[in-house]
Amino acid sequence: MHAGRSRTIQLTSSGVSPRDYQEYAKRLKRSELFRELEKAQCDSILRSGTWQQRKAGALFFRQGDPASSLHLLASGRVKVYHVASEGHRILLGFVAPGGSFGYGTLVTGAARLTTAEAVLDSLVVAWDSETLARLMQAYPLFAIRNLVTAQERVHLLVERLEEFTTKSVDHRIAKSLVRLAGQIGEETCGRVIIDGNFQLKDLAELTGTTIYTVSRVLGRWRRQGIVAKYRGRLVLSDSSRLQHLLGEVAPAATEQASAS
Amino acid sequence: MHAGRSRTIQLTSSGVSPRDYQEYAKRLKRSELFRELEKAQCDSILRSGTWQQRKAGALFFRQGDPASSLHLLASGRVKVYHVASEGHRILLGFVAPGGSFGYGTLVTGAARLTTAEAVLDSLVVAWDSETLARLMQAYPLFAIRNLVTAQERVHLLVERLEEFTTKSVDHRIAKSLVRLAGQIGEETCGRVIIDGNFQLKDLAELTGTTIYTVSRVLGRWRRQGIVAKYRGRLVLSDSSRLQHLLGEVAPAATEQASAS
DNA sequence: CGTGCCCTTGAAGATCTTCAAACGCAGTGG
DNA sequence: CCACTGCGTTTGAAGATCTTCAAGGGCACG
Repeated sequence: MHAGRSRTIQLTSSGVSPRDYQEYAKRLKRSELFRELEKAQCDSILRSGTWQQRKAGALFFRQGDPASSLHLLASGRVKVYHVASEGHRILLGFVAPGGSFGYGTLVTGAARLTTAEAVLDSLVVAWDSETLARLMQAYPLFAIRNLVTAQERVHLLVERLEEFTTKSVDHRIAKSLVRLAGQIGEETCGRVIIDGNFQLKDLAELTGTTIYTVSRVLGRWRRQGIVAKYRGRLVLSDSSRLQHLLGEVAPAATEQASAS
Repeated sequence: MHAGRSRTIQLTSSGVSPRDYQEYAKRLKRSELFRELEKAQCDSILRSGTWQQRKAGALFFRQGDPASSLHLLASGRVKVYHVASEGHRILLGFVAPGGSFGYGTLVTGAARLTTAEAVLDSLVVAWDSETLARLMQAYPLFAIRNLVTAQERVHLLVERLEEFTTKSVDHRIAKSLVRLAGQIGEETCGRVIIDGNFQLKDLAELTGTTIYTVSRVLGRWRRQGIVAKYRGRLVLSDSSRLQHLLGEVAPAATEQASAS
């Protein structure tokens, strides 16, 4: 009853040349997880991990699985979501290259809270619990970096909790768009494009509402020239106006609004 | 405009005898933050912290302050909340002895996301950022313990986000009561008492609703013999029925219900 | 040209908030 | 002893917001 999109998990473990790994490793060392770490330590940590690939649509892990590894995204895009008891899905966010996911690994015996699905073809470095614990003991700064990212996650969650509690759907959608723009958007000529088969469903799951409501809100904004959408691609044409929505509550236009 | 309860911060730093500290230290070593750590390490870590006291109603820190210390509660009770832009308050939870609060300390330059207020007269051990970083480098296991508690915090937040998104107010209130019972409740003869000047406002801020709605829901449950409330004290007389509410959505009784 | 998927739109209705008012109880001061 | 005040709680009524259900539209793909 909750969409049987049970694609097989792909564990292709080759197909990337050593030269590419070098290139990825170089970029990963600049990721948040490695900031302030010495080059030698980064190398050692990266060498202790294993590379994993997933095709778009495949899963890295599924909610309920034993939480046994931490993942650092080298390329592609991953979405992380939680499924509530009645099948309702809550999108926690998208991970861009350099971002990590799959925390909860160090709580012994813990089950995964979320499902991580590749949205685009993706490549990650993964560490299992034992290796991770060993690395953190060897390089305490690495543990601290992990702690910092965990705290940022907490920050984001508190922010969202605040939005769900006190803000209107309009506000939440606007805020989500601004966040998405920063995470996975591409800016060109003042416009931001959010790409990668992006659907209303994603926005609904991010903001805790329905695709019907999202459709109505985006429809209103489209008529006002703030956003445009076509086939899995969303364009923010006027992000200043979006920011504006975040400042003032501005109930105003009930629906039939829109000049011209 | 958001209640000027700006009591002065008390920084009483004595009034507790060394013998008491010994006793508290002994109990703190069994807290989650110190699990699996050797006794000598615990001692060293505890000695690096400073003891702080607050009277009921006083603050340990305020949202917006620079986040400069981690706190471990030795005795008393602390509530942690976030205030949204319009003054709306979101209660993140209560901390019981052995619990810690005031994360976000290691993100350099970060501001406090929350306010921590003593609900009862409280005593804590606190570590500032530099000391904390030094301790974590000296005792990597301590860093890992911190990471684990951060992950548990994430877990709780995701759970609450799920509730806010998909569950009814009834469900959220029931769940909050069950959580509170576990955290700060005292069980006697099958009943659980939640004490300490507990008000409807707290429940409203925990569940993201209004005191009016909370009053109506609790009123219904009172008529059904599930809860009782008198002057800052809440009694859960039938927690099996509460658990039951969490299992089934059970819309049923719209308001005028309640037999005899 | 049909089928499937995603999006849109309308209408009805549930849930929860808001505002206003009253109640109960404790502490205070006459 | 009693009225007064303050705070927390209760209750009613009106109404906003968002969901749900049902149906239709547009576009790609086979």
